[in-house]
Amino acid sequence: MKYSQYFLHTNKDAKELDSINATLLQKGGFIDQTMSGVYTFLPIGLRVLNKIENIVREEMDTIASELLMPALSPVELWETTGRTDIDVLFEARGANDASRKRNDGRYILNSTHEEIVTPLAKKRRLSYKDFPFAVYQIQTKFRNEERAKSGLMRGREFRMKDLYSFHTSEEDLLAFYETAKIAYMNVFKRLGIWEDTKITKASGGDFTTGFSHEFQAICESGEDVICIDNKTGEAFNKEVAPKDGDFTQHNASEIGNIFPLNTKFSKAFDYTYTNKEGKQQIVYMGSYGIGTSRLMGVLVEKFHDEKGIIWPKSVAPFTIYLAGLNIDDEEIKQQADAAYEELTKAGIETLYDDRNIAPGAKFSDADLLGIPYRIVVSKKTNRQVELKERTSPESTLLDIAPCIARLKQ
RNA sequence: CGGGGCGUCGUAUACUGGCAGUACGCAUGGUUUGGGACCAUGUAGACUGGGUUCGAUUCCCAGCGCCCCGACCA
Repeated sequence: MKYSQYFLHTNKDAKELDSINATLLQKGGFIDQTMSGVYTFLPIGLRVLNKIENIVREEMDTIASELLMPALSPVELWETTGRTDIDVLFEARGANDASRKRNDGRYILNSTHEEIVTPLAKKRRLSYKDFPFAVYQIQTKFRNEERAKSGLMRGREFRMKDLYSFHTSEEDLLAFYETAKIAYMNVFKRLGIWEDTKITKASGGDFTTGFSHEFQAICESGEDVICIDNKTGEAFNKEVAPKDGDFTQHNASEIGNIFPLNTKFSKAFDYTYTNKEGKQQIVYMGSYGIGTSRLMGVLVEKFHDEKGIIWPKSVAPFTIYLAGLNIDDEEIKQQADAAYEELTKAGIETLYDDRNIAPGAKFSDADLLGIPYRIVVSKKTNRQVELKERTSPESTLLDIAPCIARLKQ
């Protein structure tokens, strides 16, 4: 991608905001705030979000089938479970009188999809032979937070992967629950944050009277406080931590959660299956979330320095920031163009800074945007290129072919 | 949802009851070119509604919006 043709504009003078992720993502032109807690993902930001979501997708595909449910649903489904009183729920209706005459319906902008997926499953999975099964989606969710804050970490509209599993027994549900934990671990390993992520015991909240588990990334600007038992290493959400005990407290951000719903939603929708003996039995369910846009914020919180973001290679928007210095020199431009062509041909995602601006401006954009490698072509590189890692102060001078070979390793 | 603050060019910020200024950006021309260069010229702004006043961007009221602290966070 050529910078000159890309819808990208960095702004080093953007205001410092309440959190590192909000500040750096806005300075780097990854996101733009549309209203409180609601953001546009600009092209370079969408590349990162898509990469995060594709990693989540690949891991979830090993345990469930992807589908896509609607963002809008009829209020009746929510009345069935009695969850219309959740105070973060957005309600929608026709915007003018004419449409109200046409349809006086009320709708919910879904904050989660138990109310959609349970009747859906009931329509076509009615025999014990159909169980167990699991479906998931990656979708935009709405939650009317009374106070949105910290950039992508607490929005009113956000991206989430939500997975639902269906079982004929509690034992089978709990076995799947453990499988889901492993899939989650694989996601967070690939994002480079597993070491700092704790599986944390928490209350089931509105979903269940029992327990649930949260995946909490230890993170200074996190909203939650978790307590880690100094003896056993077990982690608890502060709300359920035993009063006595030897705990270390950490701020953390909830990047995933898993709930054994048991029969709460199947009972509400009267979802039963026929067993071998021809009898109707209640279905057991679990639900499992990962906040993908929040993860993007958490990654910035964890991986940055004073110059900008340092994206993990697995989610970086581009692999290479190619900077041609003094690019109004025809010879330099030709060499930089050629390098861009070679990199692209080799399948290496490259952001080619072909703007005629001062070298320092290019370097600081490369650092701010957090692209893992920088390649410089200039008078000094003398027909070769200079390769530098974002995290290293040193650079190496080499020909473009060995440079590409090294990047492809 | 309680408490507080703020709405000024695209962005960041000043000043002001009487022609609204600066920097960045953007545009044009020229000079530059290895860590956000320089000169010149230009571009562009008072959230909305009401009130007070000869006159309101400034003071008052309401609405809307944004931010911060706390509460909340399926």
